[in-house]
Amino acid sequence: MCPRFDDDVQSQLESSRRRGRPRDPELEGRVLDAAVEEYAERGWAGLTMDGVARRAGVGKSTLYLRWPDKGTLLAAAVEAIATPLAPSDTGSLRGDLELLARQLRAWYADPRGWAVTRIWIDAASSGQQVGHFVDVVNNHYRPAALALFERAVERGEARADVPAQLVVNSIYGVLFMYASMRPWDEDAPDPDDEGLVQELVGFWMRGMAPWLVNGAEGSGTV
Amino acid sequence: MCPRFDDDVQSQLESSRRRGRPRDPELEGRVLDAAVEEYAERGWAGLTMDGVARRAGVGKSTLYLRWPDKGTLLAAAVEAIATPLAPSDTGSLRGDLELLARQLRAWYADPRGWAVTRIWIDAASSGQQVGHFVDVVNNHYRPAALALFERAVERGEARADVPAQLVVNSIYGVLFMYASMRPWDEDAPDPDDEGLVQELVGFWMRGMAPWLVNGAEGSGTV
Amino acid sequence: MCPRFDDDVQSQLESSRRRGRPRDPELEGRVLDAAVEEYAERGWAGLTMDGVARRAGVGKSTLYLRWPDKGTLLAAAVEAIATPLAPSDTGSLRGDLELLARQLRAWYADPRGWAVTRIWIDAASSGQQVGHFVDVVNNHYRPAALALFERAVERGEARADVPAQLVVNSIYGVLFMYASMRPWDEDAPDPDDEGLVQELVGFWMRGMAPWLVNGAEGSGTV
Amino acid sequence: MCPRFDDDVQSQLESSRRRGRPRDPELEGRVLDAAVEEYAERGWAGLTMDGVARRAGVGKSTLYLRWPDKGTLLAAAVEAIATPLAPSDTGSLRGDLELLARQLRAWYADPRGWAVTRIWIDAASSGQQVGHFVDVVNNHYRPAALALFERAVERGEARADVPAQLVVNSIYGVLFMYASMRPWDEDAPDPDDEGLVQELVGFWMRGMAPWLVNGAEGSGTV
DNA sequence: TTCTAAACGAGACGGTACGTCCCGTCTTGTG
DNA sequence: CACAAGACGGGACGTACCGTCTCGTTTAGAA
Repeated sequence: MCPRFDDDVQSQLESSRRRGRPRDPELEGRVLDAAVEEYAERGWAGLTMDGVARRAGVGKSTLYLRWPDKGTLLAAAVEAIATPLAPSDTGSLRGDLELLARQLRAWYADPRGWAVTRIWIDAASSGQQVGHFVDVVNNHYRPAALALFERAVERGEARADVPAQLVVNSIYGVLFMYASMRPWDEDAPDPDDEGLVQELVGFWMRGMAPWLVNGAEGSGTV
Repeated sequence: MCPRFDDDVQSQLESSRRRGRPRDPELEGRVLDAAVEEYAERGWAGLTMDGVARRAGVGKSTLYLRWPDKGTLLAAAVEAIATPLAPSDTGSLRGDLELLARQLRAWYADPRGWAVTRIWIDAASSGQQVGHFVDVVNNHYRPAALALFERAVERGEARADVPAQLVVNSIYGVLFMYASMRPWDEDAPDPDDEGLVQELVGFWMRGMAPWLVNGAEGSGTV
Repeated sequence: MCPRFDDDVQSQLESSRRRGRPRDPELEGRVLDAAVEEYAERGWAGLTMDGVARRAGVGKSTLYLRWPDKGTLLAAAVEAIATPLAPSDTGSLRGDLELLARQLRAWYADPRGWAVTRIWIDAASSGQQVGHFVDVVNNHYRPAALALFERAVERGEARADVPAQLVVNSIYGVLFMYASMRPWDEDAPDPDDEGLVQELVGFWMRGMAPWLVNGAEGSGTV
Repeated sequence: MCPRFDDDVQSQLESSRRRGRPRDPELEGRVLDAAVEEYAERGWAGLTMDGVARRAGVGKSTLYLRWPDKGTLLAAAVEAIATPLAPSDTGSLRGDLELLARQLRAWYADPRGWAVTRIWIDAASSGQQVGHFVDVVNNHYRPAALALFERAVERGEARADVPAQLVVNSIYGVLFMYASMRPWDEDAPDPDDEGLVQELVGFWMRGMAPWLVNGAEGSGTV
């Protein structure tokens, strides 16, 4: 039904080119851009397949030829948008964590970042067609965060059995909470506040102190 | 237009009973339950006013007589469902945190709890008519969690300036992450696992060690 | 599914008025008129449900609430349009036949008349949902034609066993042939030609001479 | 654009064979058969170019290479199907008429024959691109029927000025009426009934008695 | 008791978007 | 060049819901 997801790379290469008119390669980008623009302008409720088609200069049938429904189209658009977080090596675990925290709060502050999160939640709870979308999140975001700990182990800052998953979930989770409260709760701390970042990183470092080689980090004053 | 919101309590009491047939007192509960059940089963896209009306055995006009639109109805339903988590006093901060973590994972495992979370995300990202809905979450959940820290301060376990907000957000956030991954990531740790709870509580306790009166908790072995 | 056809008169009278908002009584006429106008302007290929809805100032759902599809709607429109042929009593069988022939060719010349015929043919060959439409043709047109012979029998012009069905079919059939050829075959006789009418009536009268009381009609000169 | 209609015979013969791959000669027949079969099964609304292409095992572009649109394809198919009725000489006008009537009712009973009739009606009412299609009907059917009268004149059975057109139209028309009623009107006479054929032929013979040389046919008993 | 006002069920209504289907055009690769 | 395959822009189809409306019915206090 949807060749896009069924085709294996093998068959594509095997027969050189499939018969019939090939798909317009630049069309997908045009549509995905149009979808994101429409979403940005009108929100989810105002996102219309006809609207996307019109903006992209495309027939509605072409949309449904490539994406089975509106949700999938938006997911694909979001996936195309979602550049993975890949905090560069700052030379220390603490520095890497600070960088990740700042990138993450920037990501959540971006409407597109929120859109990704929201679709991900919806997918998770609907339990349908999640397989593919889960990979997006898992493959794009998690490895980048885990790599940070691998570097720390290599550096000799942390023991190999550091509970990276737990810490990564804590990082994503707490920043998600701050971000979700921020838009409307005036009393909530501003995640842009550098002080908050420091506070958080300190909290995480102390939390995983037992696995850190230099145990001095984990205790003492704030 | 919508008596529910326009009427002041005064007039209700003053004239004892307004003329005409009084509102069916149990109808509201029936409708709200039906709304949450429909949402849990079908998601936001599949949530239908006709469906809610049918499930509740109610006319559609009655729905619109009480709630101006679908979003408002769902918000009211969530508010009614969202019973605050109020972990009882176990006698120690560590015990209270363990209890909160267990309650929280049970809440996320419950379809209704998860539904509340989804709606909250949706509301946060749509950025519309959230004002009222925010209060639901903030007023119902946060105080209960913060109370836990107040008790700890009273007991003398923690200093008064313990960053309760930060810890509470960490707790909610990390458990939310585990819950959202669980349905489809087979490798994800089971949040029902008591070991995970212990690990998490340890992580948190160490993280806030500087504010704990008995510093021994914060460092040392896992 | 379609109350319009399922309801028996009984239940309508029995419960006085069905529950819920009653159907707008003048809406049907508005829609049917709009359908015929659109058909007249744009032809079958250009007849659009949205177009009909817009012209009638009606929602598309209302159209589908009353008529299951485009064909049925047009059939209903045509039925509403199709005033039965009821040639008045001219005092003689020959006169009645002449009048019927003239009315019939006028009917076929009218686009609405053709539309009726065409839909009837389509219905006959598709073999679906014909039951109702057949009644339209059979009950509205045939009796009127047969009544003509009943009058002749009463007058004593014809014997009671005159093969009225055969003659009626001949009349409708031959005029249908002339009409169907006329638009594009320039050589075809003009059915408006009074001479043709006379020729035809003569042909029929002679054909049924054996059943006519005054046998002189049936033979002799043209 | 469409070689089939633009090419003159000259160029085809002149260059013996045009360059490139020659047209598959049996392809046209396969497509035309497929078109009529599809039409017979599904009707005009259900007749699909893709469907015809699939059934004929042919690419859609090939269809449009030979026929400019759906209507033209169907017309061509009908023309190919419509083998002229050519009742053989039975030796008498009465015998020829009986044979014609029997052939005609068989033709109408055949789904393909009925399909031709439907298409003809549709074409007549749409009033578009009929010019060519009219020739199909007029040239294929009418001459065959009129030849019957020419033979009668040659035999000396009928005068040369017999209104053959009128009688032919009567024959086609009345049998068409019987055929169109048959599928659903249980009370309608069965056109397979030999008695009906006799009755009809008698009716026609009496009708044209004035032009018959032996006037005895035209009057008397049934 | 009778009257009146409101709540309630049912469901018709105008509107809008959905996802499907088909047309006629186009762009490929293969014979 | 003909042909099969099939992507493409366009547009109508019939379905499903939204939020509004108009009914007839029910339930109570007010007259």
